Amino acid sequence: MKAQSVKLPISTSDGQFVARYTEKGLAELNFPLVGTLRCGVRTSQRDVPTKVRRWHQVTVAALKNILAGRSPKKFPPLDLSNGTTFQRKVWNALRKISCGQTKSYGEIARAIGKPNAVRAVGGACGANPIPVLIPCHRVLAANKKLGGFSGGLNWKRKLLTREGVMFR
DNA sequence: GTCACCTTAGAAG
DNA sequence: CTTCTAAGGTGAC
Repeated sequence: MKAQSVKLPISTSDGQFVARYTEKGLAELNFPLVGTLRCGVRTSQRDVPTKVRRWHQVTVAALKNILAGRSPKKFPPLDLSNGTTFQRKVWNALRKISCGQTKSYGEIARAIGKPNAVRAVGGACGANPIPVLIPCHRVLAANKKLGGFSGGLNWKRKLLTREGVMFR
């Protein structure tokens, strides 16, 4: 039995994001699609449960706030059940980084009690199913270097710049 | 068991 | 300043 999920589009000035919801909440958020990845995305909300539509409204508002460099006042429930225990610890730590602030991978590692798992933290960030809402882009390398970003370094630069963060 | 990673501290040029 | 190495935890195969 596979978990039921619904994909809904989010139009922003940066393109169309896609949110995926399960029975538990927001499970995934994708950057604007480039190719033919839009299969399964609902174009109408007609058959979408009321519960999900309500979450979606919150998600859209939160996403647009962050894209504009502001802190969202409200988050939708997140379904992180597909992540490992370690990954959930990392993602939870990431959510504590507020707008305009940054941390290093090493700081995250220490925050979750695994001071040497710096590289693993990077891996967990890369596996983050909900970029932007879980601010993996606010994590820089130890020497304030940009580091990497699976979703594309251009996004990381753009988001940080809008939040007024300086990096090299 | 192997290998790839969104790392880091330290050594060397 | 720069590039290079080794060590390192976790996850996917």
